[in-house]
Amino acid sequence: MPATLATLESSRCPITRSVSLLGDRWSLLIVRDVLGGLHRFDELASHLKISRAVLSPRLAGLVDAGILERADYREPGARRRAEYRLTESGQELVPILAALVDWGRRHVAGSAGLRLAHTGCLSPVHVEMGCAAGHAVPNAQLRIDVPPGH
Amino acid sequence: MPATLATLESSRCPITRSVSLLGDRWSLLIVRDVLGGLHRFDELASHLKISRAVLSPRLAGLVDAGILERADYREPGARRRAEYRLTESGQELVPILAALVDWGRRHVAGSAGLRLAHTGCLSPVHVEMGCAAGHAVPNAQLRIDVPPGH
DNA sequence: CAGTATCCGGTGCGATACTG
DNA sequence: CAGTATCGCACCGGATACTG
Repeated sequence: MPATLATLESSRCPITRSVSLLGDRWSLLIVRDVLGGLHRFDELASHLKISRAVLSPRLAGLVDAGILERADYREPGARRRAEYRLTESGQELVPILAALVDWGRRHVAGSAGLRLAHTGCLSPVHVEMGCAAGHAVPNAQLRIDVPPGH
Repeated sequence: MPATLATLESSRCPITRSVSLLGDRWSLLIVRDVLGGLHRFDELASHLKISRAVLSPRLAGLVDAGILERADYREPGARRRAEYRLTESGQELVPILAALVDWGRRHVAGSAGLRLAHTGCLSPVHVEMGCAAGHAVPNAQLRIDVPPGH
């Protein structure tokens, strides 16, 4: 039998924590677009077709969570610009996006409209699980395991 | 035209599609608990500390999305029970959960309370990205092409 | 360009109570 | 055990208008 009740109970569960930060309708889409090269407020608003009144607090939340960072840029002679960039923590969301892409392409009809590629060779990218002993881990061989001590 | 839920669901971006199915505060936690061995309505309600009036439509949505399946069974002499199990499609959400665990453990304070292990050797599990040419793909070497309008 | 302010309707969610 | 019914509030998110 897999994990026990007491196991899953903990609010220190990293899934709970991650979902509470990222589990809404916009955050991961914003990350996707920033990763895809959109860095400015109005670019994001118009590409996502999201109201600016909604985008603003979303960006603030992601900055607050340490996923994005905001920088004002002023090129000589030009006006001020604000830029949103992924922090290192934000950059490490990439496997989550890749896993969502993998799943969506396989299990949701009509979702073939986005490609992930390796910058080195332009081949398509997929996600795998592996264990510390070097084995590939298929979905059915994963178990939720809780260290002793709650 | 602004984005409604309907237009999000008709998007061809697999991230958008996946997020529109899974991107709320409960769905992935329900999947985690079912994966962890909880299969009955009241078990899930009390463990997740979610109102039954909220759980009920959530489960229906996951069943509708083909992620869970519901089965009534009646052991001889016992009363009826309803069980929720992961479909094959639901099983394949595992890499998404694993990626969320990886990220949460590294970037969200106080989220060390859950671990993933390989059933074969009990070693910790992590996610990796690979390309079709067989290369390991680090986060910085992923290129994402976001088509306009999605 | 990068936001805020205001209004307002829809929905998420908890609490409580009731049903088969 | 497995739900449904109802209430009420908080928050999400769209439209529009305004600011530096």
